[in-house]
Amino acid sequence: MTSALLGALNGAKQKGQLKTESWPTLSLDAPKRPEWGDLASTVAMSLASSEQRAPHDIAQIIVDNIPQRDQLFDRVEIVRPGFLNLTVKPSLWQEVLREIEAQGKAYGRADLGRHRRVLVEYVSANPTGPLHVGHGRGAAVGQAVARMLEAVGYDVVSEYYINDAGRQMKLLGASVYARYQELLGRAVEFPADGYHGTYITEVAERVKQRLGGALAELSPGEREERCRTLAYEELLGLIRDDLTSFGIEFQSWFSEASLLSSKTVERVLEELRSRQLLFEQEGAWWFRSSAFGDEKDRVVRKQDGEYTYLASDIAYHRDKLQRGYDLLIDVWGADHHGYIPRMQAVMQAYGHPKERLQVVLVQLVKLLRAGVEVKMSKRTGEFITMREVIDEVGADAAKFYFLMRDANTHLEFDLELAKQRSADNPVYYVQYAHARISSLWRVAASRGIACPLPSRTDLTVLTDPDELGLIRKLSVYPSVLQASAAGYEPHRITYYLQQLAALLHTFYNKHRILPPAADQEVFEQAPPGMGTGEEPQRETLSPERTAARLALMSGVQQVIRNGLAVLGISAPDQM
RNA sequence: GCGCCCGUAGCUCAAUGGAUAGAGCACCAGACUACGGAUCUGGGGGUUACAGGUUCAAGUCCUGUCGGGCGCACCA
Repeated sequence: MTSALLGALNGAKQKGQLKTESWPTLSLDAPKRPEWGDLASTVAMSLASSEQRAPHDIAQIIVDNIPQRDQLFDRVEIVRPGFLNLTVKPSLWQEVLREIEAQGKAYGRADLGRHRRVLVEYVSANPTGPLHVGHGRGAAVGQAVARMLEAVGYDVVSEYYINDAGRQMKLLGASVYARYQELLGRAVEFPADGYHGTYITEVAERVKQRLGGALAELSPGEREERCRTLAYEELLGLIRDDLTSFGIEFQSWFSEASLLSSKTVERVLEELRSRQLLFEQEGAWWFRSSAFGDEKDRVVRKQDGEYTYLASDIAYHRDKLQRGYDLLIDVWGADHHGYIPRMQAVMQAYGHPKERLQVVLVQLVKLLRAGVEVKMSKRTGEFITMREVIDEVGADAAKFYFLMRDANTHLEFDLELAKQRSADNPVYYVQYAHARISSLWRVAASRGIACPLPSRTDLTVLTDPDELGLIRKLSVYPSVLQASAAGYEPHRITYYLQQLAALLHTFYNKHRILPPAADQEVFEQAPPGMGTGEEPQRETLSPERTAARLALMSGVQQVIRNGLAVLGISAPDQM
């Protein structure tokens, strides 16, 4: 369709009717209202200034130059300022179903990425406690972004950065050690900024079981260290398990500690120093990030000789670049947004445009139960874990809710609503549409009704507005997917799926697909408005129509399945 | 004080710079002898916080004001 438009423009130019050097990006979208046709373009208006002519005239020129106009379109209209409204021949819509069948799981995929390599880093929670709800949203968003990019032709790797070094880990060890001593009946002072969650005590009990008396022979410092490594193993294992039950898998786990033990951080800082990008002042080392647009320089080594988080983060991102990724995507909690300029400075310090790093910010989740906010406090260790949410509402529902809104807006998540298996719950609304179609296959099979592939079906009977409306919706899925991927916005797909499911349910309620079970006659009302004053036309549900509608259903089902797959949500055959 | 994000129906949120701003929830009124009612149909509801500007065209871009969130560490 776009090529037809392009052909018209070029044709007109050759004839000297248009003079603009290079065309603007050709817009060709499904308009909001059905009476505006199937496709609408605004090119005529955007050419108005460079052509120095009225948009309406330009539109007319374009229309006159559309190649094979009568074979492609039923109707071509020019409206008010210069909209070009096209109504596509039903036969072309019918082709969409064949294309979906031919491409199957690949329908919607594209090659925008041209195999460029992308690293998507997400979750990356400190292994100092279980994942909470916020991590859950980050996980859902990260996975969806990774899958979307993969679907549009990027080579994607998902990575979890383990913050297994530094102060937090020390505090973890100290906290567990303190609880361990309490278990042995010793009164000890709990570390000032220690972790108070009950899981710490559980880990301490595990320490007691696994190490028991062996710990007594060690020095206090060594005991604490043993507590730390064991706690780390336990908690990272827990995180992995939680992610697994949420359906999230990482191809790569990257350890911060490894950057320190391998002296990579040191080397990287030395390298920056030799390039005058690092300087010493008041006993600390500073990264000259202000040279790259950051508002000030940043400490990478403190006066006490410890490296800051930024130091290892520089080394980490440098490592990512060296591994040859063309694009780095970091999914962060929105409270880290102030960190973006300095990380983009890192990109520039290594000679890359700052856009090579894209940060997807995920805002807070406000957890509700039946409309009442569930308060959380990390300090006291009272928070709802991701595990609890998954156990209560299920992984599919949780993901769908996390992905319903733009990641960069606050999200209200009502546990009672999310676990409701009802119409109020958009997850089941979409999944139900899929299951309903599966149910059609079962019923058809039990009655011996054949479900031929669209390619072997006469689709020319699909001319009803509701039928064409569904197909039209299916036809935009690829562009929805591409737009979502380009903007790292999975919520567009959730939104689309709800709309598609709504069309399906409406259709299903209004039209019959399979013939009735008994041999009673069933007629279907023709859509209203077919003729004024006439008897309402009745059409029988012919075997041809059943076959064609089944083909249509199979297309709908495929697209729902593909969309849910991108979001990491299952498409059940029964519910 | 400075920076970033946000402000759209009663509530939660959509809307590549395009036409009469859309869904869901809630509220009200309705629908099949089931191809699964976890569904569908209809209704009320809006000066897109406010004021300017750019544009043929602004919820969208620019400036300012007001309101909310978050950042402004030798924490991560």
